[in-house]
Amino acid sequence: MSATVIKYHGGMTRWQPDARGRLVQAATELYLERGFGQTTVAQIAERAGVTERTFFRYFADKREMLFDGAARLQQLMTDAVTGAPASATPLDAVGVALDAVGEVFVDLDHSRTRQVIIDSDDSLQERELIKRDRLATAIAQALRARGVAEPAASLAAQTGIGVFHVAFAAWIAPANTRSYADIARSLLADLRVVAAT
Amino acid sequence: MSATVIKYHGGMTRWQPDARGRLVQAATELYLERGFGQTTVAQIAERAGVTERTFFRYFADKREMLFDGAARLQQLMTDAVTGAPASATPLDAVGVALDAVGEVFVDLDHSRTRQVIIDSDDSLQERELIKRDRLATAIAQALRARGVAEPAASLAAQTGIGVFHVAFAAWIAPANTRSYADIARSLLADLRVVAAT
DNA sequence: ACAGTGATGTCAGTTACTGACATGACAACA
DNA sequence: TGTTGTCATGTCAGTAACTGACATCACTGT
Repeated sequence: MSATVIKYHGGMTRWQPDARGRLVQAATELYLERGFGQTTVAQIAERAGVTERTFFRYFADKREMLFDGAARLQQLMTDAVTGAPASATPLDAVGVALDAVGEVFVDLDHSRTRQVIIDSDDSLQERELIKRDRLATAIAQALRARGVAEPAASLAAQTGIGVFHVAFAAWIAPANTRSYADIARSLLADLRVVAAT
Repeated sequence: MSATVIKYHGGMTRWQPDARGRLVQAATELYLERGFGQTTVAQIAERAGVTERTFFRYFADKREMLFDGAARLQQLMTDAVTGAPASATPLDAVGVALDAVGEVFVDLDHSRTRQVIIDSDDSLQERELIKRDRLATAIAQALRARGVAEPAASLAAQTGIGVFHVAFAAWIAPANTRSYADIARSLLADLRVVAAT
C-alpha cells in the first residue's frame, strides 16, 4: 500500500538510490511474471519501494518505460545518415544508418526478453510502431538535409526502417546465430533485388 | 447527464435508430470543436442521446471509432494480392493491391477531416500505425500464399505499405489535384528507381 | 397470453494518469 | 552555527477510460 518506510540513522539517506532503476527492474519482473496487462503501476511502485506518483515522475506512462533507448537509436541513425559520404545514394546512406546501430544490438537476451513483453500486448506494439515512425520521419529529414528531394527521401526512409524492422526480428528469432549487422546488410541487398523486379 | 428520455406513444419505438451513426456523428463534431483529447466519452454519448456504456458496446475504445474502415481496406488489399496474375512479381502484386483500394479513397474532404483529427493526437497516430502494420502483415501472408518466400514477402509488403502511406499523404495534401490511383502508381515507379540505386 | 431476445440503461468498481501542496535530508552560504 | 533553498519524494484528491453484472422493456414468434 505505502512505500517502504526507511529509518534514518547517522549517514543514512532518506531514500534508496536509483529509484528509476528499481522501477525498471520491478516492472520487468512483474511483466514477465503476470503479464503487462495484469500488472498495475501500484504493484510496480510497491515492489520498487516508491509510490505510484514517483513512477509517473520518471515515465510519462506505463508503456514508455520499455522504450528508453529510442532517443539514442534515433540519434545514432540520423548522425549516420548525415555523416554518410556525399557520393552515397539515399539508400546507401540509409544502409550506413542500419550499420551504425549495430553497437546497440549486442545483448541478445535482453532484446528477446523485451520483445516477448512487447509482443504480448497490443498497446505496447502501438508504442513501438510510433517510435519506428518517428524514426523514419527523422531519417527522411536527415536525407533532405543531404539534398535528397521528396518523395525519394520519404521512400528511402520508410523502406530503410522496414528493412531495419525485418532485420531486427530475424536477429532475435530463436534459431538465429548471425549478427545483427550481418543480417541487416544482407536484407538490404535482398530488398534491392525485390524492388528491381 | 442521462440519456435523452423518450416518451412512447402508439407505434413509437423505445430508442431512436442508428445509435452507432449518431455516435460517430457526435464524436466527429466534438473532436473538431474541442479536440480529441478534450472530448470525453460522456460528452459524445450525451450528444448522441445514449449512455457511455452504449458507446463502449459499439466501439472497443475511444480511438477505434475512427478506424471503422480498416477491415474493409485490408480485405480489398489482400483479395487483390491473391487475385493478381500468377506471373506478377511480389511488388507487382502489391501494386495491384495499391490500385484496388482506389475506390475507397474518393471522398477527399472526409479523408482530410479524419486525418486532421488523427494528426492532432499521438494516441490516434499510434492506432493508425498498428492498423497499417496489421495490414502489412496480412499482405505478407497473402504473398506467401502465392508462393513468395521470406524475406521477400515481408519486404515487399512493408515496402508496399510504405508507398501506400506516402501516396495517401500526397493525395490529401492541400495543394494536390491528382487522384489517389494516379499518385500511387507513380510513387511505386519512383520506389523502383530509388531502390535501384 | 407468454416466453425469449436484443438493445439499451444503471450502477459499482478498477486503473491510468494529473495537479497541488507538504516534507525533510542535504548543500550552499552567511 | 544558523538560515535558506533545492530536490526527490510523499500525500491526497480528482478525472476519465473502461469493465462486469444485472435490470428493463419493446418487439417477435408461438
